[in-house]
Amino acid sequence: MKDKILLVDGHSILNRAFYGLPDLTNAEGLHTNAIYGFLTMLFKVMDEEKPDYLTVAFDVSAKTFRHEMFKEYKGTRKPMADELREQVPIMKEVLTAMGITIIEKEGLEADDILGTLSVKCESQDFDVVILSGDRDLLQLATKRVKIRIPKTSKGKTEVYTYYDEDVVAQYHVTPDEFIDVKALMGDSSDNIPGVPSIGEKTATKIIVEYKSIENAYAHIEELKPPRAANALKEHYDLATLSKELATIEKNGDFPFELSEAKLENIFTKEAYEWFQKLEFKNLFSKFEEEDKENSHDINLKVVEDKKKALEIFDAAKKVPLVGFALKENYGISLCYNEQTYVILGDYKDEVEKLFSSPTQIGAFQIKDISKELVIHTSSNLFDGIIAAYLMNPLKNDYTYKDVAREQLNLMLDEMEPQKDLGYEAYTAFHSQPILEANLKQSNMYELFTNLEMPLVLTLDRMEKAGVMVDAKELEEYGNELQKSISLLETDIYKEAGEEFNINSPKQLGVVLFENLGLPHGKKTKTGYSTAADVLEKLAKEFPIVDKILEYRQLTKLKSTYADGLAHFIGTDGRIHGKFHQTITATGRLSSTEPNLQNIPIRMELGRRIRKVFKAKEDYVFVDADYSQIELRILAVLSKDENLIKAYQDQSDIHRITASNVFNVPFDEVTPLQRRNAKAVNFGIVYGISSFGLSQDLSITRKEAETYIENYFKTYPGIKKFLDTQVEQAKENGYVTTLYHRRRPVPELSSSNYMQRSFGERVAMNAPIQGTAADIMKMAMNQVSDELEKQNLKSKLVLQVHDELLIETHKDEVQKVKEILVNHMEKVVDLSVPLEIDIHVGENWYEAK
DNA sequence: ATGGTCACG
DNA sequence: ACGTACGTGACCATT
Repeated sequence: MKDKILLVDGHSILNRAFYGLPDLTNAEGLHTNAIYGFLTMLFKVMDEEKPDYLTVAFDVSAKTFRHEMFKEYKGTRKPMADELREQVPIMKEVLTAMGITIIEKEGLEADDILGTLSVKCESQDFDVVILSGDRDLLQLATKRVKIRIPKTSKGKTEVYTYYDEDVVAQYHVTPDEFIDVKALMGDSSDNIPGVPSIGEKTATKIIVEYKSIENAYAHIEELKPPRAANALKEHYDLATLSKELATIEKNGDFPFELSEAKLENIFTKEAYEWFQKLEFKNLFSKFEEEDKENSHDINLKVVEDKKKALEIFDAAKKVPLVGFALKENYGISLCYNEQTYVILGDYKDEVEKLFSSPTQIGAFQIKDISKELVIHTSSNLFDGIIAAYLMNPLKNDYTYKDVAREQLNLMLDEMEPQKDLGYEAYTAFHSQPILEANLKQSNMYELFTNLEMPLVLTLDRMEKAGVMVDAKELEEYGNELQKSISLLETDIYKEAGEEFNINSPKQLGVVLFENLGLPHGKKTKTGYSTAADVLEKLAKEFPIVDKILEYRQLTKLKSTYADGLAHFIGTDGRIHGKFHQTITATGRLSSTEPNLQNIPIRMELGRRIRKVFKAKEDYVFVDADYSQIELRILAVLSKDENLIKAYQDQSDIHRITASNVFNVPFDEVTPLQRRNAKAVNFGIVYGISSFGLSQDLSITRKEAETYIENYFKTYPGIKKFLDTQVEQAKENGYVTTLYHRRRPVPELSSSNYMQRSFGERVAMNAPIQGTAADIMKMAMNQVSDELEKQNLKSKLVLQVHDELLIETHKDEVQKVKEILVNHMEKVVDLSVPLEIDIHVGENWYEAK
C-alpha cells in the first residue's frame, strides 16, 4: 500500500458547512455550525479514505479570504457573516488541538497551497486526496490525485469523487483544459473576467475542439461560431489574464515538513475540551478510548450488608448534603464526604426518612424518584436537571451525564448499572454547590427554591391523580367519526376520479393541482402546500376541497384523540399523563403521553371529546382559567398608564382598544373593529409584525402597519417596553421575566434578517409568556398545597397554561372555588388585578 | 429522522 | 430579495 495524504481546503469546507447547516450556538452564544459541519465532513472523508497524512490549508490575508468565501455567492460581495468570521480562528484552534497541521502562507491562496502540495506528494509516490467545496480544484485531478467535493441534496451530503477521467466524463475536458474553459467563460465571484459573450457552452466547445486557448488563437480564423471568434480576437488580453488567474499555482514556495502531517491520534484530551466547550455531543463517542484512560475513578463502595447500610443512612442524616440516585427495583446510591455508596436491596423507609431529615438532597429528575417513594417536602431538595434547565432553557433535555460533563468536567461513558448509579449520586453531590452558585449569580436561586422545586411535588401529585376518561364513550365517539370519514372518503374518490391517500400531502397535491388543475397557492420545499389556509381559499369554489378539509378534521380527531387517548387509559380508568418542567424555552410546562394541553375546544365536533373527561362518582370538575393573563402582564411589565387604567376600570379591553385605534366612540365600536383590535392585542404579545397581523386579519400590510402605529400611539408605554426588551436582549444575550427567569436569544446576533427578526419577536414575547408561566406555577403550588393542608379530597388534575382543572368532591365545591380565587387571583400583587373565570360541571365539556 | 399538518394556550 | 406572528406535541407519510 502506498501512503495516502488528505489535503483539505479549509475555508471552502468551512464555508459550505456554514451555509449548509442550521444555526447552532453553544451556551455562551458562540456560533458553531460551520465548525461542526467541517468536523463531521472531515471525519466522514477520513473514514472513507483512511489517510496516513493530513493537512489543512487556509487562506491567510483577509482579502483573499473574503474573496474565497463568497465564491458561492454569485459575485455578491457582502462582508463575511460575523457568525462565520468568529468560527474561523476557533476552527484553527480545534484542528491544532487535534494535532492536525495547518498551512497558510501570506500571498498564497489555499488553492495554490493545495496545488503545490498535491504535485509534491504525488511525485513522492503518495496517493493524494483533496477535499474541497470548490470545483476549481478539479484542475488538479490526475490518476493519483483525486478531488472530493461534497454535495448536499435533500438533506443528505454525498462526497463526489473525481479522478482525471471523471472530470473528462462530466465536463468533456481534461483537468488541464478545465482551466482554459474557466478562463474563457469567466467567474465573476472569483474575479476572473473571462471573455465577454462566451459562456460555459461555447467555452467548452472551443476547448474540446482546440484543447487550449493558445491553440484556439492559432486557429482563430476557422473558429466557430463567428461571434465567439470575434470576441476572442477583441479580448486577447482578457483571455490571457483570465487564464493566469484561473490557473492554480503548483510551485508555491512555503515550508512544509511532511513528517508533521503524519496522522497520530486526533482525539486528544485538548480536542475533547474544545468539543465540550462547543457542545458537540454527537461527536463525543469518538473519544471513547481516551475517556477510559482519563475517566477518574471515584471512591465507590457496594454495600449489601444490611447493618452497614443502616449505618450509612444514619450518617447521611447528619451531613449537610447528600448526592442521591435511585434505580427502580435495583438499589440506591448515596454520596457524601468524598465517598459514594451503592446500596443494593429495598431501603424505601430509610430513604424516606433521609428525605424528611434536614440534610439537603441533591439528585436528578426528582419527580421520577418521587414516583417510587413518598416525599413530603421540597425544602431540602435540589434537582440538578432543573437547575441546569434554568441556566439554559434552550437545551433539549439534560441527563446527569451532561451535568457531569458541564459542571465537573467529567466524561462518562456507558457503564454497568451499579457504577452508573454511583456516578449519578457522585455527580449530584459534586455539582450541587456549583449549580447553586450559578443560580445565585443569575438571580434565579429564589425562582428555583420557591417555585420550581415545590412544583416538582405539585406535578407529581397531579400526575399520580390522573384524570378519568370514559373508554366506552370514547370508543363510541370514534366509531361515529369513522362513519363520517368513510362517507367522505367515497365522495372524495368519486370527485377525484381515483383512489389515493388523502392524508399524504404529496399525493393530495398531485390530485388537486395537477390532475384536477386547481390553482395552487404557495409551495413548500417538497411540493404544493395543502395547508388549511390554502385550501380554505379554494373551498367555496370546489366542493371536493371542502370535503378534504372536513376529512382532515375528522381523521385528526379520530387518530390523535379518539384512538390516541384510548391507549393511555390505565386499569384505574384514568389517564396519567406526564407534565414536563424542563422542556420549554419560556418556562411553561409541556405535556406528553398523551398531550393533555391540546384537547380540542375551538370546534364543536372536537370539543365533544371533552365530555369523556369525567369527574369520578360524587365529584365534579371545577375549572378556573385566567382571563387575559398575558395582556394583563403586558400592562404590568410595560407600566403603560392607559392599559393599566383600562384593566383597573375592568373595561372590555378589546373594545377600548378598538375605540382608541380606530378612533370611534366606545359605544360605537363595531363587532369587526373589536375583533380586529383583539387580533392586534394578541399580535403585540407575540412580538408583532405587520406581515403577521395582515395575514391573520386578511388585510394589506399597509393597513396592518396603520393599526400597529395607532396601537402604539394609544399605548406608548408598550412600544417603549417592547423596544427595551429587544435592546436588553442584544446587550445581555437574554431577556428575563418578572421573577427573573431567563430566556437566551442567540438569534439576535445573526446576520440573517429572518433569524434576527425572530430573535426580536422572541425577546418581546418571552418575558410576557414566561411571567404568565411563573405566576401560574406559583398558583398551582399554592392551590395544591392548600388542598392538602385542608385535607380535602379534591385534587388538581390538569394544567393548561392559563387553566387549572380540579376534580372536586361535591361537598367541597365551595371551598375549592374559594381556594382557586384566593390563590390564583391573589398569588401576586400587581398593578392590575388578575381575574379568573370559574365553571363547574360533571365533565370537562360542561366545566368550560 | 424529518417535514407537513393541525390540535391547544 | 427575502418570507414570519409566540409557545408546545402527536400523527402520518416519506426519507
